[in-house]
Amino acid sequence: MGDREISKAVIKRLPRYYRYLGEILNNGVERISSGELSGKMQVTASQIRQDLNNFGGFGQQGYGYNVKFLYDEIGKILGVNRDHPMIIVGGGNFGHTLAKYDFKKSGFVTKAIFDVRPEMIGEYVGGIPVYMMSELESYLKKETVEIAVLTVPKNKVKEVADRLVKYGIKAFWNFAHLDLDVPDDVVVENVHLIDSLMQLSYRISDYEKKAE
Amino acid sequence: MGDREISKAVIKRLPRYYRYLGEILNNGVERISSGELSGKMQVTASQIRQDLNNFGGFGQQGYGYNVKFLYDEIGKILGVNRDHPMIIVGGGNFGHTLAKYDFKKSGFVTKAIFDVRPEMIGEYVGGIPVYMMSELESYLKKETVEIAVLTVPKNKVKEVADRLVKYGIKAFWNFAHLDLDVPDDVVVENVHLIDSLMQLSYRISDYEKKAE
DNA sequence: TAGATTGTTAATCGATTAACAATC
DNA sequence: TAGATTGTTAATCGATTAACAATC
Repeated sequence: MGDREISKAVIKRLPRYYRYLGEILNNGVERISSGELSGKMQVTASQIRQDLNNFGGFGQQGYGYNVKFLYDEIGKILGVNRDHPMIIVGGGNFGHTLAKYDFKKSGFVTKAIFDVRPEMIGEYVGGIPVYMMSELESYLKKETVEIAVLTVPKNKVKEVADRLVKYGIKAFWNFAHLDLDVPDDVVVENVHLIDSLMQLSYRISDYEKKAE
Repeated sequence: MGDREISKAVIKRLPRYYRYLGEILNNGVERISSGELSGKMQVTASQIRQDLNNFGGFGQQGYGYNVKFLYDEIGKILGVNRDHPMIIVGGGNFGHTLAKYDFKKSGFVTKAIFDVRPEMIGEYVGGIPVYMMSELESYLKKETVEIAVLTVPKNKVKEVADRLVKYGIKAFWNFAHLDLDVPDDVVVENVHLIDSLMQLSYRISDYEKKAE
């Protein structure tokens, strides 16, 4: 199991399958065929079956897929069946907003926020305590943290990420607009909002061009 | 020109080229070859040349690319050489944070925030005025708006998006965790934070599996 | 001119779609 | 059993990489 390398394109589609299956499950539907699911999502039935068969045969010939079972299995593949303790590093606007955001139902639990500003000591944001950056190492020595969310200013990110790697962090959710340089066993997921906006902007112009 | 359809994969790489070229330009570098750029980014020289030649011959044999020129050209392709007036619809946490975020240098200018809560009337967030949702139509009749940022609660998105489409909005930057259903001439760029986290979570588990 | 490096064509690789035998 | 639908193999399509002639 898990021998073949799963392509990035497949991984990217999994959360979307998971979301649709969750909704279908909520609607009380018990089973679904790749054909029906294909109708609801913008994906061919063939692709759905191929994607799922990367991880195992979750369906049954002549029947389709049991929605609850498939939902749970994809949940396991994505790792949302267990908790992922997170810390938010950088307590500015974005850090604040993410702290208040509810990722708990997907298993992502924010444990602490770290910032440099002394006036934030003892504060709570969305029920989550704020600590000083100087406490980072001692905190990570006694607490288990899986993911570090990087919301520090761009010019501080490199230094902060290096420290976190040194303290044993293996996963970053990076909101800074730069590419992190980390060891091979550390994973980075980037959220580059400006890139996203630029793609939108391209598509606006592109459309206008075609319409002319 | 602009006959062939440009693939999504190419578009996705453009903002990254733009960012690297901006940095290289800031470092006072005048020219760069695809080989050198390839070394700095995680992209083959061949891919760089292929990508760029989708839009025209920006380089010169034996010389390479003029950094400033290439930077500006990619800027034009992405449409960041001109202003894109935006409104933020939904003045909650996320709306607030985006309002304070500085997208102006890339040409994305937030003009107004819309919310349903009467207590927000007359407020300013990051210097941007808050209006009531009931004023949406009259506002859009007198102001030019290119992009609507959707930060309203998930259960309101469909209704809000439909209204905005009716009032002539052709581009959405959607932060709600659902797929918008819009006419063909309307473009949607999604920011699905939970999907991003799930991909990270998959890669964490995946790595652990391999390490065993 | 010689050297460098593009623009572009050809080759390879990977991902998506189609088809169908297996089987519930 | 007959019908449905999967799992999987084969065919197609598209994207990436390699190669090289064109040319600055």
